[in-house]
Amino acid sequence: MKLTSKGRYAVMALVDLARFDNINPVSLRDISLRQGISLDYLEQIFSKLKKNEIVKSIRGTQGGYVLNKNPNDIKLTNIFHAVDEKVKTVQCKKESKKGCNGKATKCITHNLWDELEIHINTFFENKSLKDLLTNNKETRV
Amino acid sequence: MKLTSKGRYAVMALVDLARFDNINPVSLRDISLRQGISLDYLEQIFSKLKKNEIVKSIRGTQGGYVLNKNPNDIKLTNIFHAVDEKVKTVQCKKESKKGCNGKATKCITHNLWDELEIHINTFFENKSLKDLLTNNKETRV
DNA sequence: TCTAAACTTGACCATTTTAGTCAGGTATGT
DNA sequence: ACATACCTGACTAAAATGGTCAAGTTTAGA
Repeated sequence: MKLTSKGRYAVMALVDLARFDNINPVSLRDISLRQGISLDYLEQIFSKLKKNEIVKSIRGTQGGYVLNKNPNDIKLTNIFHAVDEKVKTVQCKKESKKGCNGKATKCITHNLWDELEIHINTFFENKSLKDLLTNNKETRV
Repeated sequence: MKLTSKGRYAVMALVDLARFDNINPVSLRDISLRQGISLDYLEQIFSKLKKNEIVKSIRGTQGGYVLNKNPNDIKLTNIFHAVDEKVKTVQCKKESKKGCNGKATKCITHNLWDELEIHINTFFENKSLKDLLTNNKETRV
């Protein structure tokens, strides 16, 4: 299962973006400074977000990024999928004709992981960027 | 987030164990052969399961492992915890006095990960080894 | 009592993934 | 024209993963 900093950064950056892009495009530099994420790394992440049509880019001076959809329509599933965070619990090779063990059977626990995957994905499908904006203001420790 | 082969192997091995330990202790060698998991690796895993009192060991010829509890009382949470599969989504340092960013605030998405963690853990707390035994027989592909 | 089966422990390691950095671009508003 | 900001691909140090290897100890049974 992969769920690492890259996905977290993507979400953080998009929440940041969603807050400011009403006025102007938001530069990665600003996000970098506000969120404490390396600029170079952000560029990699936004390249993928753009390919997946979650953000639009505006080049040149005063350029930056803006959301390409309504925050309510950007689900966490979309974000993670875009940055290759695979919510995949184990590598039971589904596509292969053989089972997970190289035998002709599914491994004992196969169904369990399927269930878990559904459980987690449901969570992400029901959460949108908007939910994060309204419920999760940056709070003091 | 960590949820890898080690946890999967642990669950597979315990399901295997639960099926056979009514009669005799089950040797790791047998589990290794049946489940296709390296014997040496199983030893590492069972060492941890034993420390966490999930299994008992019986040394010597005809020895092996047996469950230390009723399958109904062994929740997946216990198993994952035992083998250090941390169902922890991101490294927001909770214990530190500082926030996740090194700033004095929680990061924007902090609550999200907390929610997710609870969501996943709930799943695992409600699943016992017994559930796997009854619902998930090894099935043909 | 001897021996083989099975547990026990700890060191070691190749590969892959992660979380970036670096070095060069290209586009465009002013 | 030039500074700002996007764009792209190569590279890499460190950590995690998924093991292997070696050298034991314990004990049932012949």
